[in-house]
Amino acid sequence: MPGRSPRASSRDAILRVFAEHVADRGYADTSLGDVAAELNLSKGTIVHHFGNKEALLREVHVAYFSRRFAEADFVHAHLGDPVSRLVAMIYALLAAHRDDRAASLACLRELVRYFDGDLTDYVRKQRVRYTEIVVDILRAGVEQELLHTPDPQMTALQVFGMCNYAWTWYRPEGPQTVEDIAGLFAHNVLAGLVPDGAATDLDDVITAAIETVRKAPGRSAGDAPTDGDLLPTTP
Amino acid sequence: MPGRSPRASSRDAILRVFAEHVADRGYADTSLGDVAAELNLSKGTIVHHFGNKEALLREVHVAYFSRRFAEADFVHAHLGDPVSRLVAMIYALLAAHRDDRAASLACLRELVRYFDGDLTDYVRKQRVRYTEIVVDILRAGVEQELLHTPDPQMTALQVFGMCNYAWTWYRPEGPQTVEDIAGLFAHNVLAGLVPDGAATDLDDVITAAIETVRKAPGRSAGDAPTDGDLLPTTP
DNA sequence: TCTTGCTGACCGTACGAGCGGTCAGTTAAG
DNA sequence: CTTAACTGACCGCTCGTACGGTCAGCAAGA
Repeated sequence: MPGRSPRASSRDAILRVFAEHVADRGYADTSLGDVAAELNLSKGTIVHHFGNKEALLREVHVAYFSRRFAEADFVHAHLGDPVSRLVAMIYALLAAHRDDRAASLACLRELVRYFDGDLTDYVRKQRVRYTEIVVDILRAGVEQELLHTPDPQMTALQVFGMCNYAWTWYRPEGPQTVEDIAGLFAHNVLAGLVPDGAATDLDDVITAAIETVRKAPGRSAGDAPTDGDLLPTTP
Repeated sequence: MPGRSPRASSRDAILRVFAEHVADRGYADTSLGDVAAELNLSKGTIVHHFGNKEALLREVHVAYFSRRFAEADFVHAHLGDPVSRLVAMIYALLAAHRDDRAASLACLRELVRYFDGDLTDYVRKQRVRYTEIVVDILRAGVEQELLHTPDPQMTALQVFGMCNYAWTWYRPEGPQTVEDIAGLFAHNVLAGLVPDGAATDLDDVITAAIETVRKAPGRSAGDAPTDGDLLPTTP
């Protein structure tokens, strides 16, 4: 590598371990001392390389987004029709949980309100930019009458949700492969859960169901409905 | 109220403010001192009432789950068919972001790995129990041939994802009402994004798209593909 | 009625641990 | 000699928690 550093440095290793710690402890509970200890380094070394803790997370974010955008470019270059592109984005997002675990977790956990000013803006912009990619795919699909949705923006958020929330439950050692999961998710999203035969008027059913729950009592905080002994007061 | 406390206490207020702080700062960045100050109380008072910080979050969790289960019971009691019930659960989950904001955010942010032993187990069990409710709805729908999915468990997680991830983007003052959003999400999930007319073989398209991305280069951490100047090194 | 004793909400201070960050100095490669 | 990775002692600060103490309300005995 003729590019950058004349002498080998622990930069990359620090970034890697830091991302892992943030991924499974959270940013606030990640200690630079712990990261340094795991690498047999001094805390001062980390500061020497990155300046401060926040800069570390910033680099993790930048690298993560960089990878996601490259991925999106690949999808755009290799797949033409909107349906395929949408499926590919779903798969890419899910696969990141397996292939880019630490950074994905770190970035998904620490989405909001951790920094003032600069990084918040940066992260928000990158997220908007990424969202726009999927929105454009959906819009193109609607124009070509290959997809149907009244609100591509909202639908994109729906797709992101089902994929990104996987950080909550996905485990690489689980029974299903990422390809299985992506296939199922994509199928559900594209074909829907209601079989073609059953032709009830969905919109009426939806409106009625929402209206029913809208009147349910005591869903906000303040009153625990049953005060059920779900957990002993003194464990 | 002849029931519990003979003298007025700040318990509920403490719980309320604490949940709000956790909701928009995170658990680790929530300081008992700040909470106390906001209520013009002493830090010692909080400890007097709850014992320690973790117990506070535990109470927030218990109350939150209690409300969600009561809600699910309501849905079960007032709606018969699986499709309506599924829609209702989607709406309930989304509405909680508006009507039970602080607790929802607090519980969704601090899902994992924050406590050892007792609370982790408790939270995990409640989540499994809640998931099972939606899985049962899906299974019933499949049996009655009103719904179609090869994997109700996975599909339930998909539904949870799209709803719960709303904590990332939903703002009460936004242009769309929760009812609008729930209606759109439910419609997309039930009817699918591909219009009835377009009858390409979805499964082939899905498999092909996934296979294409599977071979994309450098999606894991380690190499930033372009090193694009996304953010200046010194902001 | 006065008094005594108890309960529980609440205060204020103090402490110890752990954190991010600083800095003068050491080491070794080019 | 210059440069940069790296060390290790150190500082200041914040936070959770412990603890002794105050005071209002209430119940019962005299």
